[in-house]
Amino acid sequence: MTHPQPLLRLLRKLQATSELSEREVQAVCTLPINIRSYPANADLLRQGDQPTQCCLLVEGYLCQFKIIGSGRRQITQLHLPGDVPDLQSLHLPRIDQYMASIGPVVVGFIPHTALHKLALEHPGLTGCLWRETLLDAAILREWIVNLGARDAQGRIAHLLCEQALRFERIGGGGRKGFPLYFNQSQMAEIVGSSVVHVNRMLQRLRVEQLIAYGEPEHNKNLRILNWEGLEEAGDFHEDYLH
Amino acid sequence: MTHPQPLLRLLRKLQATSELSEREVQAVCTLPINIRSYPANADLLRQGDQPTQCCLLVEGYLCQFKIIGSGRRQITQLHLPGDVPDLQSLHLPRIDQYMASIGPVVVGFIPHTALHKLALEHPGLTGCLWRETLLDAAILREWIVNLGARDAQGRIAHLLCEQALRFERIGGGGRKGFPLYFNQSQMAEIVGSSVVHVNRMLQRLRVEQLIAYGEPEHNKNLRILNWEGLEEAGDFHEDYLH
DNA sequence: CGTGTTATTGACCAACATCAAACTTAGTGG
DNA sequence: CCACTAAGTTTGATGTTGGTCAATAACACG
Repeated sequence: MTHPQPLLRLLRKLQATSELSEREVQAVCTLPINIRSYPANADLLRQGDQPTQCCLLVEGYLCQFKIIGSGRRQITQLHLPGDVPDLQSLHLPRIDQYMASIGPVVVGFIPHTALHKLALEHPGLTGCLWRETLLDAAILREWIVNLGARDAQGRIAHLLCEQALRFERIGGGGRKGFPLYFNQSQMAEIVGSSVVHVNRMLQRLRVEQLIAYGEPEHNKNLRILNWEGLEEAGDFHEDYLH
Repeated sequence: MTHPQPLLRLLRKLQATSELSEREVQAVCTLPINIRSYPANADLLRQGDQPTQCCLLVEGYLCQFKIIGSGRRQITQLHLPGDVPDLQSLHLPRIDQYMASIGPVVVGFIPHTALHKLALEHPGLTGCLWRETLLDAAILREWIVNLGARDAQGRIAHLLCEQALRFERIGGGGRKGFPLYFNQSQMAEIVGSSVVHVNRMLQRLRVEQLIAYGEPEHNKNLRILNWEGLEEAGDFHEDYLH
């Protein structure tokens, strides 16, 4: 009821990169979908799961991560509304990482069978969905560069730039700022460093007048005070977001 | 002439994960392909390129990398014979990283048009190729974990385990060892640390009797003396390789 | 107004980078 | 076959980044 047409989110995303025919639009909008809500920090998928459906994020935020032997968590992907985080499960049956909510979420499950049928009947849509997984991969590559080649401050600046532009696409944020939906401890699990250090680097970005955060009057959004400066600090180039 | 049927490499790879019909096998084997050789350290693709063909690696080794503002290089992917490193260009026209040879290579170029036609006429093969890009993405995710959560020794051990198993699949190596086709400076660009430190960590792995390398009598292959030990040192779990 | 979570601070220490040099190996041309 | 060169590997010394531990402060929520 609060989500009259969750599939519109998916449709809009696909249309962002390709023209869809009337027939294809119809096919997407009539996909069977099963809406569900989860509280914060709920595991939606675990390593080894073999789901028979894909998950469309409708409201809220999801992350995917792995846990290594030492118990340390590394977040590998972040997802905003409209994403299908586990689209890969269509062709790789066994899940190799956790998927969990950050804050409360609303998701819609779409059966694999329906998606396979869609792909078979609409080859154009197959390419569209394939492209979505390739866009994810482009972000993964950039994260590798971020973790491997930049220092902590640069990693954080880069992450903030990326999130800003991803919000710009779906609305709700942009180069001026966006809702900071993860906390500093989660940010540390993204950029591969310690909470303490993340905190210090954020403060540095703040002293350098690049960002502002934690302001009750701005509803705790992260504000970007100097976009070009933040880009430079994070050596950020948006081309990888295609 | 020295490569009577380069497409067989691709075929064998696709068949490793899915049954192909006689018709599909025929379709793959009759793909148009244009063989070319390159010397060591040749750039096959640069950021911003918009290729009209995909590249099948027939002989030798390729890597993909990005260069950041400071001039530092970060290798994002490694490719062995049989891989199609730029399969993504089928749906993401603009290349966002460099692709270069490590040592001399032989590659075969397959036009996008032919691959699109193949996908249209053989939906099963579309899924097959899609899966290949998803397998790459699974490795990317694990590299993120490697860079973000493990220390230098662990990162190197993990990398060696991964390469061993990738060689095991295509032949030419395995859990006992494999050809060490990258040097320590390139290894540093993979694991995101300095050459000096890579060197010291390799020595540590050697003292711990996990590996041996640089032995002329073994043709400079990397030898793995203790597979379980190396797995443990790198916190390696092969499931992500599917 | 407690109580648990998150943010912040300081002190100390380990991992790793950087620099510079020596050494080893492989390849090249005479 | 040897001298020469370039590339790669190894070593030592030194400095910096960022981790860990522990305590305090600021919020958020019931």
